[in-house]
Amino acid sequence: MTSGLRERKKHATRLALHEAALQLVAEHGLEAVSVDDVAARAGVSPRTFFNYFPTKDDAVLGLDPADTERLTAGLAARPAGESPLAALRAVQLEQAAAMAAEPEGLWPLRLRVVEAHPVLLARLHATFGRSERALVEAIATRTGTRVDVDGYPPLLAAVAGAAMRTALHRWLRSDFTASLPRLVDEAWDLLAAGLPAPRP
Amino acid sequence: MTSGLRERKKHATRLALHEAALQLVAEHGLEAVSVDDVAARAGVSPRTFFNYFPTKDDAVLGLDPADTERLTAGLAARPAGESPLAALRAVQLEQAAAMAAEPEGLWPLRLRVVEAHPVLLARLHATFGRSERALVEAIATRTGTRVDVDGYPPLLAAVAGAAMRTALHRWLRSDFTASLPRLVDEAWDLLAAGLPAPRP
DNA sequence: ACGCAACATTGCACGGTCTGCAAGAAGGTG
DNA sequence: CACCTTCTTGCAGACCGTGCAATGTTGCGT
Repeated sequence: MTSGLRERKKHATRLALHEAALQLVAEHGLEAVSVDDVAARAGVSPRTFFNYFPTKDDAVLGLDPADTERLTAGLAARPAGESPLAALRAVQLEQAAAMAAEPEGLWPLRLRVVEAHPVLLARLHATFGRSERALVEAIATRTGTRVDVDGYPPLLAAVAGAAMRTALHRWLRSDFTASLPRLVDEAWDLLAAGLPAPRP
Repeated sequence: MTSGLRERKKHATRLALHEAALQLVAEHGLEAVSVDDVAARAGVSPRTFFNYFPTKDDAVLGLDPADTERLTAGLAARPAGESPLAALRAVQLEQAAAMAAEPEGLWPLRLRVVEAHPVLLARLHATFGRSERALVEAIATRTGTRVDVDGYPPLLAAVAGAAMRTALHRWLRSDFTASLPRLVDEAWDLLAAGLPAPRP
């Protein structure tokens, strides 16, 4: 951990901007909150806002680009003998546990805000999409197939995203009383079984 | 077909704006093209642009909201005995055939532009996401499960989106020489088999 | 053919987003 | 303390997107 005063301050400012944006939007709605409002609450100038986030929406979501690295790193750390499906599932379970355990429950608030403002959903999907591209590479090396020829890696990456998004959505629907890792597990059970029609 | 002069004109203007936006962006890039440019090429005032599309990005993609209806309508038209998986697969095959057969090859151009400007990908996913929500309902009625309780409908809808997006991506990668319906088929084959690891 | 009602187009004004630039403040280093 | 690097800030400006009111066009009944 490089913990100079500078880095700590930057991190603090970034978090302050994110929390300010998230809370203000949760309270007043997306369009009722301007960048100036967010900057004011975070105690920086409006111009500084854009040194940390390229758009207002990004500040509301406050997603860390490092998450993508952590995802692929986690995948690379799985034993080589594991099937791609099992490895990806295990990584997502860790990820889900981490999200559910986050202090101050930022994820519930984030998901509620996204639910209320579908515009943000686009940006969220875009972020997931960036992770997906990285995943495609990681899966391809694991299966030893070439991305250009084989359709398996991109499909599996896309499906993994679908599993996580579905679990997050159900988590929200349960008012965050359900266990997120369990929901992820259930999704992968269905996927591994070939999505058989359920019994009513 | 209600074909009053008024409706035909509106449709023509909408298409003109879409094609203008798509071609200009394909040629000069997304940020180099302003709404004024698009309106000028389409022969309308800048203000009129916003009577047809809420944002510049939407004009570039030019997606028809009616596509979603067609999707769910197609699903409802499938025989009731069919499994959700099979029904969805069949509907997507029709959809894929229609997209590949579109005159003037708008889809290839659209996909190339989206590839070059990932920002648009976000909006595209969002549109697919809107279709997904409608799909969730349609699947739920078909399987007779309640959306709040069962995780199957949202998962299947999300996975369907993943299948289509993967197929489109591979189509683009093949420079549109591959058969889009065939790519869709392959994706569903893998899904129905539970995503087994491929043989290298 | 005429005139009226509905609707589409347009210009104008305005608030908000986001960027480039240059001056100044604060952290880091010898 | 002197110096360099990095972060912050204000300012100017292009572009986006919306509400409103004026103007033009279409459709329809008479």
